[in-house]
Amino acid sequence: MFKIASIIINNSAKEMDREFDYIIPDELEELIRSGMRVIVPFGSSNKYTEGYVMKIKQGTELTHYKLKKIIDVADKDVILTEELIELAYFIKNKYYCTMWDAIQTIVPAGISLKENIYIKLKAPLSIKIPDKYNEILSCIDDKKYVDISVIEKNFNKKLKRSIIFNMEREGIIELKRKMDQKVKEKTLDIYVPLEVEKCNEFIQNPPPRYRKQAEILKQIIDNKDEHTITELCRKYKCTPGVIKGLEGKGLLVKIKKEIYREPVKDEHVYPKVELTLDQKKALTAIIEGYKNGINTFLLHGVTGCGKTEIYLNLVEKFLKHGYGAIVLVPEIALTPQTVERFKGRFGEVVAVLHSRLSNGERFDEWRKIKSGEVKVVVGARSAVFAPVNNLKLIIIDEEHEYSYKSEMTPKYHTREIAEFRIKQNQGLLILGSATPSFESYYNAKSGAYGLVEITRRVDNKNLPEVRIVDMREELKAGNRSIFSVELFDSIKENLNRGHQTILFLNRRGYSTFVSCRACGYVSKCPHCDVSLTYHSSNNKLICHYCGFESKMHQVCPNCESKYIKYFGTGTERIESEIKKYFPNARVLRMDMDTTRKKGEHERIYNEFKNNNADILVGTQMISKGMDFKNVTLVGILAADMILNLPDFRSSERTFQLITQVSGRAGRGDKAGRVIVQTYDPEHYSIIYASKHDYVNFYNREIQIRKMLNHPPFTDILYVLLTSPKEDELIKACMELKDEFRYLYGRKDIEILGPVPNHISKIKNNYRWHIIFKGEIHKYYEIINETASKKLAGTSINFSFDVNPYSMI
DNA sequence: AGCACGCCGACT
DNA sequence: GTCGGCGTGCTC
Repeated sequence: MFKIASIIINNSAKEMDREFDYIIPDELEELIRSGMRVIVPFGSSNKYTEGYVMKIKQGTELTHYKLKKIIDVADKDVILTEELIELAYFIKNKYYCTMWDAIQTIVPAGISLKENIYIKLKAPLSIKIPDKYNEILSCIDDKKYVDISVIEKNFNKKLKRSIIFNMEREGIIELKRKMDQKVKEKTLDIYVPLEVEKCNEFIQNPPPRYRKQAEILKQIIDNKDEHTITELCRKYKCTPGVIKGLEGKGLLVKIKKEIYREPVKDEHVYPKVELTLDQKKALTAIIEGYKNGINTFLLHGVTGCGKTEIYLNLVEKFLKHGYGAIVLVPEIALTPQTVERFKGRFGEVVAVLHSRLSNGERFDEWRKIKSGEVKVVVGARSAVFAPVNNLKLIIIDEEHEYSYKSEMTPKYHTREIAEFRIKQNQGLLILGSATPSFESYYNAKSGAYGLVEITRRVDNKNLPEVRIVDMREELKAGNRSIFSVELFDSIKENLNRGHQTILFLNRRGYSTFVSCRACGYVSKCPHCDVSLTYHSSNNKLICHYCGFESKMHQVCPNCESKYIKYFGTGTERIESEIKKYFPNARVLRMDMDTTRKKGEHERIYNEFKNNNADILVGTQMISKGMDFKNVTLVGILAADMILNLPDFRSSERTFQLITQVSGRAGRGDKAGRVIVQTYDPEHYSIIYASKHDYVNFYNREIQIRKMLNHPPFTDILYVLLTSPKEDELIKACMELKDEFRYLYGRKDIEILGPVPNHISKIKNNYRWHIIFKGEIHKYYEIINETASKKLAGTSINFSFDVNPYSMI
């Protein structure tokens, strides 16, 4: 009986989402284990394909003539440990994605293997070659293998792979297949003395002209050096010729040494500080609770209460016991400051993972974690999958943050992944926030999580005073500018006092749309259903969804009128208004546009921190994690911008935003002040946020959630359907609705739609959605099957999002 | 998703 | 008789 491996093949297609059985050849039997990556022949052309071994079994139901053999292992070691295989199954079943996609979210990007085919003419040829092959034959010979992709380029896509495979079958050519990986282990060429005896002989008795070489060789041996040629030259102050000379005599040998790429170069020290009484109490409550079997805690602490110190202490405690830990922070809060603290406290055992790493850097951090060299991982969303050995602690800071929900398939939530991993390992999960998500606070209140609250800031500093300004009144009083009188005066005063100010607006660009006063024409993106945003820095109209750019028109493209009006305000406009009214103020702007280049984020952050600017204008990016001691004024320019979106989370988001941005004020020893500009000053989310009253906000909003049956009281399955063909999409949506008819009227599931999306077209793809509310896991199979059958072979694509963060 | 097979119309 | 278009079905 053969040993059989069931394998998940590299293919994201829904139809391919199953395990394939392969024979494990004798020579690989010792080596292959589940979780290992292998190379197998696949399909009629036996294309070299990568796959992951899920299970190893004794036999198979399949008849043996159908089975093929595994060609080779792709790596020396297992990629997916048992723990991570279980996690992959969890992701697949929870977020309704393919197993391949689940695995790809766990492993680092860039390790997937691609087949490269090389081709050579067979010689000697006994058969006559048909004329149709002449063109291909002119590109190859019988001497050496040629890369098939090079030939394909010459043919301009006209060459079909099947022709090549036919030629192979007919015995005209030979093919060689190789698998290549995008990211490779980085190596350096280092020079080492291999034959010590021969070297010693040379050192004892050097010919006079090689005295220098002998001298250096002796030092290399004495110091057990492992250096590159440049390093050796610098160290021993010699020319490369000396080293090359030693190499030429066979005394030094050039070998490849594997190294890690180092994403964080600066070294910091972050000394241990004495915890405050509140922090100590919280820490004790967590440790005691954990000992008593509570695995998840919600740490609800006001902004500025020093949660990071608690995290550091927890990590330290777990490290002492030899356990590993993952600390997650929102992408935008992964400032150098957070990294500094952990690297400064724990040094070499900390790995950092974030979206700005190159694939190579990420791959190396991942290898360090996997090998156990690193025990603490600090990172954004995807770091929750880090293969930490002996993982016992996961901390999610700012757990309510939206960036914890992935936007790509599978649309996982970091918190749910962390919960699963902690359950697997019987570890401890800490969720920290000043404004917990409704899901977490609900769980804490109902006893599913432990709840630890800190209501005071470090050193009893007061929370900033929050003033609400009614912009309707401003308008009535004749103030048409983007600043209310109160905010304007406060900025002025703050400048005079030499304090810093943060102005927050959740929208980049200069103005959200431009319109012609004469005919009302609005410039829209030709590929998306959105208006174009005007950017003054390069005088362009830009689509924020697909990146389409066009030059700003001088006259209306429709009626040629010269009167063009700019509507809606963005951060660029604020920056220019500030410069207009306060010409002496030093202004910095931080948004997607100013931080596109690597290092710009850090640069602006440091400029402002070092008091090289008076005012910082920014989007979301500046709302969290940043600790500026000299900021005493925060202006929120349009607090109700998200309030009016047709989404059940808009109140929660507004509350969180105001609270988080307000938290930037008064972190030093000076009192802070926040001015919130809004057209809806009576809205409860704005009022409670201004009073720093999370609990009462929660109590009010949770009732609405319950009444309308929204999360956390139910689950939502959001099905997005997209197609470049609008009529085909609409027709299919209507027919689907009809097929789901039998689900109507059921108590445990509710169907909404199909309806066109809030943004009905992005990148030339029309968008509709259907929402299922209720016991979605019971109906998923049937929903998926119905949609797959209906939409197979059409231009329509569909994807699932479980409990989406936004339903618009 | 690819790729092969097969059936049909256009053309030497 | 044969080349190539695309509809259909399979991949261990």
